[in-house]
Amino acid sequence: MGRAPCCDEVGVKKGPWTPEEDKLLVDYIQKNGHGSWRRLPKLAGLNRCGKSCRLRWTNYLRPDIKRGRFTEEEEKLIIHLHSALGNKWSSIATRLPGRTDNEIKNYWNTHLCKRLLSMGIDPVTHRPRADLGLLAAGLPLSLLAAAGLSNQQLDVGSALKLQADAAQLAKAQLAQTLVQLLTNGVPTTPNLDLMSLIGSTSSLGQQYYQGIINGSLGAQSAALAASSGLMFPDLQGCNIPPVVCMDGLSSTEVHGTTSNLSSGTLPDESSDTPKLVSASPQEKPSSLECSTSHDTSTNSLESSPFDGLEGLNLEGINTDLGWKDLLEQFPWLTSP
DNA sequence: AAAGGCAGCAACCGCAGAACG
DNA sequence: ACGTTCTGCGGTTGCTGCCTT
Repeated sequence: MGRAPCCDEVGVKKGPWTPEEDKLLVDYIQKNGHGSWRRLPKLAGLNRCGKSCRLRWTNYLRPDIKRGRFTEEEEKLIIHLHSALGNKWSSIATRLPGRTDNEIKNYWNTHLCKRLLSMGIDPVTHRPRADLGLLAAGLPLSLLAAAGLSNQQLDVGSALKLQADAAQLAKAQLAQTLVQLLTNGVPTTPNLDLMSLIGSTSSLGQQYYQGIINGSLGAQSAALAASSGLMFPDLQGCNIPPVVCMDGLSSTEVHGTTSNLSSGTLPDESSDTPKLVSASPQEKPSSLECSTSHDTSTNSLESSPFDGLEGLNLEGINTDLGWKDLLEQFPWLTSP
C-alpha cells in the first residue's frame, strides 16, 4: 500500500529541467521506451527521481504534445467537459489530443475559472452563482444594503443593482434548470433547486416560466425577454450538447443526474449560440472585453450558461412532449 | 530605473489504486 | 492473501517574466 519512496530519495535533483537533462531523457526513451520509470533515471544517466522523469516526459517532452495557446474550440470543449466531468483532468485531456491534464488544469485555473467567475457563473456547478442568484434575489434591499454581501459594504444604489442582477441571474438559472430537465430527463423526486428557484425569481421570471409551460418557447420567451430587457435565449432550434455523454455513452450518471441523450457528438460549432444573460447589462464588464469583439465566433464563452443548448434540438419537445405535458405529468414542478 | 505585485505555468507532493512477487 | 512497489491523478507550490507604480 505504501507510498512510492522515489521522491523521498536524497540527493536527487529537483526543480527546473535543463536542456541537457531533457536531451538525456528524450534520447533514452526514444531508444528504449520508458519501461520502468523507477529504473529509468539511473539507466538514462539522470540524477532525478522516476516520478520527475515521467512528469517531464508526459507534460513537456512527449513528441505528440501540442504547444501554444488553446483555441476557442478547445476552450469550449474544456468548459463543456468540465461541466460534465468535474476536475477529472486526465479524462478531459483524453478528449483534447496533444494537451496534457496538467496543461488543461493550469489553463482552467488561470483563465477559464476566472472568466466564468467574471461572468457570474460558478465554475464548479457551471450555473449562475447561487450567492447572487438565490440569496440576493430574495432579499429586501434594506437587508442587502445593511448587511453588505461578501463582506463588501453596499449602499442602497449598489444593493438595488445587485438585486436586479441577482434576479436576472436567477431567471437565467431557472431557464437553464428547465433546459436541464429536458436534457437529463425528469427526476423521480422533486427538484428542490427548481422549486426554490421559482420561489426566488420575480413575477416576470415566473411569467417566463409559465410562458414556457403554456406555449411555444420561442415566441413567448422572446416577448418576455423583450419586456424584461433580458436576452433570454430563443430555445427553438438550439442544440443542447450531450454534456454528460461526452464519452459516447448514453444515460451516464454524472453529478447525480442521468442523461438519456443518445448523441455522443460534440456541439455543432456552426450552430447559432444562444445569447447570454448578462449579469450587468447596463455596464458591460471590462472583464468580458476579450470576448465582446465583433467577431461573432468569440461570443461563445459569453454564452456559457447556455452553452448547454447547442447540442439538442428542442423542436420535437414542442410537438411531441411539450412543457404542458411535462408539467401535467409532474405537477410538483409547479406546485410549491 | 527600481521595486513590488501579479499572472502563468512547470514541477512537486501526497494519495489511491493497480500490479506484482 | 498479503505486503510492497509502481503508476496515475488531482491539488498545490514556487519560480519566472511581465506589468504597474
